[in-house]
Amino acid sequence: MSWTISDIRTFLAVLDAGSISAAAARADLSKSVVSKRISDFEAALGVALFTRHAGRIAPTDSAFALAERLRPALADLVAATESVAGPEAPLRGRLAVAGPMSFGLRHLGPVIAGFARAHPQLEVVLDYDDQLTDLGRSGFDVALRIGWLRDSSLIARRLCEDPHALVASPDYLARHGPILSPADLAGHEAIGYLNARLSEIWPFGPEVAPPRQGRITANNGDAMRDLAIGGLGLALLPLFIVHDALRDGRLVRILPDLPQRRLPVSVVWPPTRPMPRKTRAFIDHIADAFAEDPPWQRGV
Amino acid sequence: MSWTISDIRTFLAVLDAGSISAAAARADLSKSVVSKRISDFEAALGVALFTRHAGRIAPTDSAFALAERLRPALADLVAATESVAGPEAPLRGRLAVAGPMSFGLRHLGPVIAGFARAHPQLEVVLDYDDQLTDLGRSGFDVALRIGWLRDSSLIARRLCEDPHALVASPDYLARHGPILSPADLAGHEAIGYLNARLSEIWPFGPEVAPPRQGRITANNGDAMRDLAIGGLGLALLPLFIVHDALRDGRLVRILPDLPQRRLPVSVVWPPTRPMPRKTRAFIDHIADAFAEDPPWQRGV
DNA sequence: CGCGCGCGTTCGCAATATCCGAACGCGGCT
DNA sequence: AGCCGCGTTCGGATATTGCGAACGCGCGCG
Repeated sequence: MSWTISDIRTFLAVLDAGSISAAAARADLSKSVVSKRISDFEAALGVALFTRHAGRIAPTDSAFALAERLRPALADLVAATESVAGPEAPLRGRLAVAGPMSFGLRHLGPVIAGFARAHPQLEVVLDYDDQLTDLGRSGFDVALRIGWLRDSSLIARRLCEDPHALVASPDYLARHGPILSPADLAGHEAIGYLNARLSEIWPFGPEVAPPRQGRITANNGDAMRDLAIGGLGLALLPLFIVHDALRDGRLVRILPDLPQRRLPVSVVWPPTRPMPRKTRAFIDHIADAFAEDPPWQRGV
Repeated sequence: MSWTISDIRTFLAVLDAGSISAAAARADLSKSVVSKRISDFEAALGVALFTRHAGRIAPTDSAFALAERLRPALADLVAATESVAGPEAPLRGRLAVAGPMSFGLRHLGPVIAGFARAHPQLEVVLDYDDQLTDLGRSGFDVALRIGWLRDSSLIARRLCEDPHALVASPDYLARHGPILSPADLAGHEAIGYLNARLSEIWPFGPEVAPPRQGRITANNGDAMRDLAIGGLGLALLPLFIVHDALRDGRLVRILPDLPQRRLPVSVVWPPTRPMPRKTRAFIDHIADAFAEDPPWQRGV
């Protein structure tokens, strides 16, 4: 019994998704197909990749070790098959784009729709996930990132800058006291962001101490905005998320004149040589799209 | 339409074999299957890999470029899947062994049969071909080589040494005159070896000039021996090929006391890291098998 | 403590893909 | 001119794949 590319892709998908059911849902396959592919793959390799207990699976150490080698090998294979078409040949294959949820939903849709229309034979996959930290996960070609980059192994191109706003609801300030200077921040709590510590994304410089992180956290910017509107604390959020709430008064800006370092919005990709044509095309496309200031920055 | 591992393997096989019919024969598939896989692969990639004319195919430049990238990528994928089994797991997968035709037929059969019996889940492929020069051709894991190695990118382990004999038939010597000293060689012709120039494998050192290469050449040692027996010239051949013909007088040794550098017999493999377990196991096995002098060297 | 839930596995069945052999057209060789 | 070997195409048989239902398991909740 031998393995197939589908077996490998399915294995990596299950590892990423954490369960057969989730991987099946993502791949639009039935659970039985995914389950069988995993079993067949294990039989072909002669090793258990997952342990089974009470209708749950857990990856083995072998699974992680195998994935570590399969991902680049599969990427090379795919890159090889996609490299062979001439420069004028239509783009084909599969381009996976990752990005933050709120940013993606708001600003990437039309841009990527335009790109997909321009390349009808290219399969485009969007995966919006605020927790995304590892471009090495199976199948991603490019990612959008907000903030200063931690992973220096990736190549980055800055698209624009994203100012943040420290906000609170009027109700919150009425109950907890106004904030008239940076020193006043110490007496307040901020709604936490599950995927990054406040100090990591604090844009006002080290001389302004951030408020302490409160007992409320969320893993999504829109959720944090809603919690802030509900009066549960201060929130440091991208302007594009709070723009409307600021305009209609549900939130107010805290210390709006404080100078800040704007957070960059970048597209990043792994340093594959030669660069796949589809990756080049996408990066050029999105750079063009962001060449002028985004709408949420006009008038602020 | 997407491609499969079978498509890739079939493409590389056709490139190696030079025709769909030959590749089909080698793979024990029908011509129509191989033809369809090539067509499907071309459709999936959106590029022509072969040109067709009057029932013949020829590879395009794209085919060579693609193969150059697919071979290592496929090898990485296979290595990854084979790396995952623990050290005590039975060897599985596919081990391809290349070697010279005559040597392989005579001396490798029992050795490799023993190895195959010890590892019942491992598929073993033997490819005896005197012209084999490129271990990079698809699918070879190890090769046996006779002679000094040209390709320093391979790792070699010497198994034994292989003396050669310069021989001729009594009839040839009766017609062309005896050879009493090295200087007499100049007046004679040697049957050529299609895969190596005589000067490349001449074991008697530069101070002994080889005879000139004649109009008769062959690509196989046994064929050269038979041509020598037929009186068509001198032949420089491994002892294991001419051993029996020397014993029964059909050939006689020329200048048998001339000191020579024995040609090494080595097993070679590419420097893959980590070394596949199957490759390690095979090399150890064949080194053990050749640890004592081979039978054709006893009594000479 | 009992029930409902979500998970993964297995099985039978239908749909799809794969493989084979025959037939055909092409150009080269005798 | 006829034969040969090549690659392509097609219809049919076979094998594989994918699906949904049913089941057993342990966990969490009331």
